[in-house]
Amino acid sequence: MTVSRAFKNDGSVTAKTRDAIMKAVEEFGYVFDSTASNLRSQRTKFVAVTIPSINNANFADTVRGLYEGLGPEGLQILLGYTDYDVDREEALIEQLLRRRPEAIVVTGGKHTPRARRLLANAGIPIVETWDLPEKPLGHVVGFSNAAAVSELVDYFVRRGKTRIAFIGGDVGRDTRGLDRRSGFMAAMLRHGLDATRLIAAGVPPISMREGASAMAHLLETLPDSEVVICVSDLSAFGALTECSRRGVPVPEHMSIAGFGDYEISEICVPSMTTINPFPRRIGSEAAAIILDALNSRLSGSKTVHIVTEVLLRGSSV
Amino acid sequence: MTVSRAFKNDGSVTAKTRDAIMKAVEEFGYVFDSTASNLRSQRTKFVAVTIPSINNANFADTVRGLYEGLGPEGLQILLGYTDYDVDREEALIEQLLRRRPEAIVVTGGKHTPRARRLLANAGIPIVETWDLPEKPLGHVVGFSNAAAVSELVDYFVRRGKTRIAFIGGDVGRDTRGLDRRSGFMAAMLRHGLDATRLIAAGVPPISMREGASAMAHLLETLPDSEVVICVSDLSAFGALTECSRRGVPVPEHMSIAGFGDYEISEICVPSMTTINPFPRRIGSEAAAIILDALNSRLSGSKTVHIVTEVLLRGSSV
DNA sequence: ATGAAAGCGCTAACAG
DNA sequence: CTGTTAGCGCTTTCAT
Repeated sequence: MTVSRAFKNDGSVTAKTRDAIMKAVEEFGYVFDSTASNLRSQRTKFVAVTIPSINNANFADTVRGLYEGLGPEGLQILLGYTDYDVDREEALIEQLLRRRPEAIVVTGGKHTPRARRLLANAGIPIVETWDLPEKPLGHVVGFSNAAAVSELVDYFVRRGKTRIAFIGGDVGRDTRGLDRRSGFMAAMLRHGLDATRLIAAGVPPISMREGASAMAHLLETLPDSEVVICVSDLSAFGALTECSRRGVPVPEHMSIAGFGDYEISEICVPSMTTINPFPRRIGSEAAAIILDALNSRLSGSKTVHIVTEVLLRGSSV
Repeated sequence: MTVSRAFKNDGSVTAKTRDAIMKAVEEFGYVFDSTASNLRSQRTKFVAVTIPSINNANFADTVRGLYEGLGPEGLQILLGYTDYDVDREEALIEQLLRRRPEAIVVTGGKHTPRARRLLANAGIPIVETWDLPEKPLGHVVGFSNAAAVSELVDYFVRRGKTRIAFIGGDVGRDTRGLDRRSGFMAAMLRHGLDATRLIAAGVPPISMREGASAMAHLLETLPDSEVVICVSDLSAFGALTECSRRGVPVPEHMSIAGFGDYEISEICVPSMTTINPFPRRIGSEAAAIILDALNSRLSGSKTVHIVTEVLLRGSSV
């Protein structure tokens, strides 16, 4: 019991006793067993987090924001990735909930009915991110992917552009990519413009290489296009390189825009017009909500609306 | 007890009983409690993994290789990142070991003495990756960062280049970056060449932007340099963009090479000469070792030497 | 094929 | 400030 208290380090053990204990601990190589502590105290200090892909700088930034917010409070992240698939998400959520996390952060607002039920029954704070779900399960930290892209379309239309194309992934799976595509189409139709210049570049998430192929396809099939909006900066950069290889001057003959404000978009030549969704802030806001919820400083469900920012750079006129 | 067996699904429960149980489970929203199972069975199904940064495509690929190898066996990854700092690594390792993982994978072979002791006492399989430690703690899946860069220097020397520079991070912290720098210097000295064209670009890991600044610095201070080898593809790409902005033709006036075979290196214009360390394979080999060790199919410590590959592309002549 | 008893290593609650 | 008792929700072991 005294050892247990010494590890808690709440001042209820004499410094002398504590030192003696810690000396013995180092000597015998004792390592505190969280599994027993978790069971008895019914507190795991885990926060479950699901992201679509571990290999994506945007989601990595969100996870970093979460780590930075939760780590100092002793909360540890239990990370899983869904591969942009709601069925994998369901299986993952079930697996994670068995570990008894104290809160869970999921990406997006689309889930299978069973996943929704599992989450609702878990009795822990839930944060949905990177989206504004119609029927939130709990807290939300996100933005409208459709509205963000619409705003970009509006900008190009104000600049007098009419032949605007969209490069994205195949329909299915990636709901945020689909929302961006919907936002593009809605804005085009609202302006009375042709919303059919849509290039499907492959299974989401699409790569730089697929962005390049899509641009090649666009230049061959719809060579009079003036603007290309891409579902992400990575595909946008691929598209830019394809223009470079073909001698199509950017932005003079073709304006390009991406999404995400990845590091590459600021440094490539020309630099890339994009939308910054503040991925790290999404993580830190989610962390703040979780801490408030776990300390009962939060009543009801909170929605933090992230205001995205259009960054106009050299790739567009 | 019957419920416990039903969840194990090992055929020791009648199909009828099992179905009835599962129906009740869904009805009442019961979720299996791993924390209790872990304590009693002394098996957590956790594998702890430490990487320097979560926001790095190379390490993300290694983690993916681990997920793909371990996931199907029901093992879950407990991920933490060290920020390229051995003290943070020590604290992280201690935190992770408290969760009683069944194996641990760490990046690199440099650890604090206490971290080494903690790992050695943990009594679980240990895999060190991305390096060839002099005194391995257990299993190893890695390569010599120094030798890989040396090989690249040899190539440029064979091509008649003599004024070769190296862009890396400030000395300290990132040991793999330092090893690459050492490999550069050793090879230059071996060829009787000047090994002092070293640009320190900032705190590791250095970014695209820092790579660009470093190239600017190099062009101003050592404008006769013919070749620049960068500690990573990201800084190499930044360096490439700086040449582009300044109208320095690559590879005609300046050859550039990176490290890591990140996606960008294949698609940028010109494409980037680099070294592929097969990050995903590092993960899958580590996973295979862990599975073998946990099934006692492994006696002693195994070292898998990853053979890196020099990829000659358009950024160099 | 199912059940009963015991215990994994901690900590909440209470006692002194 | 330190100690005693009981129990967290499973699984191991043994019994039927």
